[in-house]
Amino acid sequence: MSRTLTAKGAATRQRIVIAAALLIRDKGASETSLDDIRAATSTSKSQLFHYFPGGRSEILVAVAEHEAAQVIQAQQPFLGDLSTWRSWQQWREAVLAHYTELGERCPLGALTSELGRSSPEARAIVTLLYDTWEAALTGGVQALTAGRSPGADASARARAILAAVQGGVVMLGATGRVGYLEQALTLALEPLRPKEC
Amino acid sequence: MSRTLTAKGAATRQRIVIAAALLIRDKGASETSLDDIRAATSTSKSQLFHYFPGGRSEILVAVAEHEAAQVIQAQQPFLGDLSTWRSWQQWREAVLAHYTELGERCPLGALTSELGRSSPEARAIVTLLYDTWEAALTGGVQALTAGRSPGADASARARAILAAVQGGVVMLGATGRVGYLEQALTLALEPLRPKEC
DNA sequence: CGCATAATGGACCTCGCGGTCCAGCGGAGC
DNA sequence: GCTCCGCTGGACCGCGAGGTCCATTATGCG
Repeated sequence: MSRTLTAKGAATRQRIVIAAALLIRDKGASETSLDDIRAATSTSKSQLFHYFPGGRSEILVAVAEHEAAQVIQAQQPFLGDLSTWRSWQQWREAVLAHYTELGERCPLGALTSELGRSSPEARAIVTLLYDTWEAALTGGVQALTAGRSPGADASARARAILAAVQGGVVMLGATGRVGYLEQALTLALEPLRPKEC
Repeated sequence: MSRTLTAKGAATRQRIVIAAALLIRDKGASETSLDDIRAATSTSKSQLFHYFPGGRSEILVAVAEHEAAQVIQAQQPFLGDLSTWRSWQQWREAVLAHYTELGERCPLGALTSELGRSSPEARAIVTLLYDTWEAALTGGVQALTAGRSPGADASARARAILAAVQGGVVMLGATGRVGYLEQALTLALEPLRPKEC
């Protein structure tokens, strides 16, 4: 699968993936042709097939992997340690800032709406992303509510939070307003707030 | 715009829209060719262009209109009168049942992920759908919390609920599990529950 | 230095797609 | 029954897409 790559080759390959990811965020996967990618990277057709022998679909899978990593990375370092309420708030702020900046041209939107449906491999990557994400959130909920009455089990809470992010991002993409994401996140996190009365 | 159509013609036109909608739910808009639609409806190329002179894009707009109507209709009659907590619960049940049945092959998923991005006209239809939907939810929140302390303004609550549905549907499409939609809806509706203490 | 192999450029092929065109068919109204 | 005009069928076209191929250049390595 992975042939020998020199440093130069690896750089070119990465350039292709990054450029393709940006194009797909902008125009959607179905509207992005190999020629678009070729033009954006100043490469030739043969290079695309040299680094991705599987052709277009293999490029899409590589882009999906790259974008999935971006989704997680945008939430770090907070997603890694959600053991305090303050950390949860910082995570919320990071998510809001990230999607406010990117709007509908975000990795997550590209993954859910286009890449995830392009092939079984890409779909597996998306599924893995969601599982990883949900696991991190579940761990955070457990760490935060340790010793308290959880009210509902941690994984259910985590699922609701994940759905809130997804829904907010979808509505952001459709309307351009951040209010949906903001409200949905606030509401989903509300039961986790430590009560001080 | 609308030329004279006989009863037979109108039926054929509608057959095309419905079949195209089903194909798009299944395979996505970008994977659905005019030839697929032609085969599914036992029509000919010329009929497609006879009823939709604008070609493929006009068909997509018609499908978007049809699917938007389906989204609203699946929530009736409850969406029309959300003045009681019981009505809200029935609405929630209707939404859950609808998406459990359809899974990822739902009108809403097709609209958000594919149709909405296909053209400005289609996008306008999606935006109108969300506005209508949100208005109905906002009205329901206001009617339910009349005379009570709302805690947050009605439109913000409505937006959170809408985002919960969207997020739940996205996760349902990606994972096949209804838990996300269920949890997100429950959580989003919780603040509306009348307290009896 | 020289060879093997990776990296690159670009012509070329094939084919499926949206879209056009025209020639028959059929039914509703006079 | 005749005559419009909408309805239907299907051949045809041009283009852009993904994909193949081979020649050339650059590069790492013994």
